[in-house]
Amino acid sequence: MRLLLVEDDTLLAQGLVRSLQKEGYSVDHAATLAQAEHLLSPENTELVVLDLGLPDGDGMSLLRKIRRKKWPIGVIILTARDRVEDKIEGLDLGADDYLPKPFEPKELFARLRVVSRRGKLVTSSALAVGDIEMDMASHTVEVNGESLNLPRKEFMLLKALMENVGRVLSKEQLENKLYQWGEELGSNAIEVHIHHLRKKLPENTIKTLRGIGYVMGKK
Amino acid sequence: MRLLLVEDDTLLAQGLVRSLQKEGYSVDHAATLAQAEHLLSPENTELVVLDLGLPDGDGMSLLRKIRRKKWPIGVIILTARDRVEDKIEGLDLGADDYLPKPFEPKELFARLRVVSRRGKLVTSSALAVGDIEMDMASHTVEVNGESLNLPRKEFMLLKALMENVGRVLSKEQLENKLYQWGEELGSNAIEVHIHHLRKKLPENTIKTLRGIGYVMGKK
DNA sequence: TGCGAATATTAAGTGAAACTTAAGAGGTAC
DNA sequence: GTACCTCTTAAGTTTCACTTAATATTCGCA
Repeated sequence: MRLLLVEDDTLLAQGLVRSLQKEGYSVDHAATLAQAEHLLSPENTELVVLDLGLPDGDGMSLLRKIRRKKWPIGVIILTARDRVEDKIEGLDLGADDYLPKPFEPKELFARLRVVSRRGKLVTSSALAVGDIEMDMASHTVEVNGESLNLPRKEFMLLKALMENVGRVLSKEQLENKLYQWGEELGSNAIEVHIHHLRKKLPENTIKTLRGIGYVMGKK
Repeated sequence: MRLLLVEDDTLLAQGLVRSLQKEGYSVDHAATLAQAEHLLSPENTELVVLDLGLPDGDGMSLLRKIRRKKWPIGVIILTARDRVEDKIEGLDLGADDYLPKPFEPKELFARLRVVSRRGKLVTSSALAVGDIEMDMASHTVEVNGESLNLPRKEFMLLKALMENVGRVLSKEQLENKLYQWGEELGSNAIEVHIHHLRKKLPENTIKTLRGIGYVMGKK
């Protein structure tokens, strides 16, 4: 479920991107109309949150394009509170909803939910290496049809390795993936997690390169 | 295209009737719930503009009835700005839109156009996962043929989980589904509701992923 | 072959997350 | 008004993921 946020106010956009991600959306962000056109992908984009006041043109044209091409994309318009005319034009052009600025993020989420309820496109991102399949949505890992329930850190670790099949990841790199760059690890936590993972996975799934790091084999 | 306006504020109603007629609608006007029930005609009425605060009962019951009977009628709810709960419940019962009072007539017209453009209206349907069956319209849940009467919040929670079978929902996501932008939860309400739900459902229906969220199993 | 460093293995301890329970506020129906 | 239902809070308890630390093992290199 991909969402395109078109908003030129950098500060606002940053905050929104973060909280939208927390809500489970994969978010693309465009600050200009040109960028938006570029990032918009009819197959993958499911929702567009569209600010109208853009530096390089009127956001409405993007909406018009989406509707003309009949792409199955939900569009929510953001407008300043007083531009009633815009709202109406927007709704008539086929926006699914609009939201006057300023708004509560929660309200945006609620409206997004209403809009996407119609489309109901289910995309669960999955990752597979050899006999190991990982499903982000359900947070499960399947090995030869048997499903494992991995704790958070182990899941992240395995994900990092699977996303980098055939590439060696140093312990430092792995640490950075698992921990916010807030806390220092004073111990061998990574090694312990690797150990736990190995007990649950087929043999030789994770190889050690002494002094270098860990890899998952390509085949 | 027949439109039923349910609004007890006579002054407001008169104004609306006139301007809606100018917009090209045939308008029926009901000032009470009883009148509304009487005027509502499944074959002819296409849109209902529904004020919730009525002298002789809750307008929501009308909406519920329309959805339960699966009549193809679009419903837009009017509410005072502060009755947030109403809006949410309304949308969950299948209202197509709501409009906070006070509003611009132009805005109502725009939304009416959006709703009637959709034509085939979203009728809330049934949902089944494993032995659990949920009927949105009548707000009931059946487990192995036995029917449960779930309180509103528990129902919503279960609905959220059932609509996302196999997908993990964080507590944050669930909170947003249940509470929208009205209230901040300062507590463990979600956990408590989950607890109550589990006592009523078959074992292992809802799984906990520590630090991540909750899932309902796919199989 | 033997030594040191890197990694593996265990087991225990800690803290945070989730569970459980119960009390009380607010609403509704009778 | 009273009784009931629902929801939120809060406190106490339990559970479990994660870290830590202590010990064992392996590996590379002389």
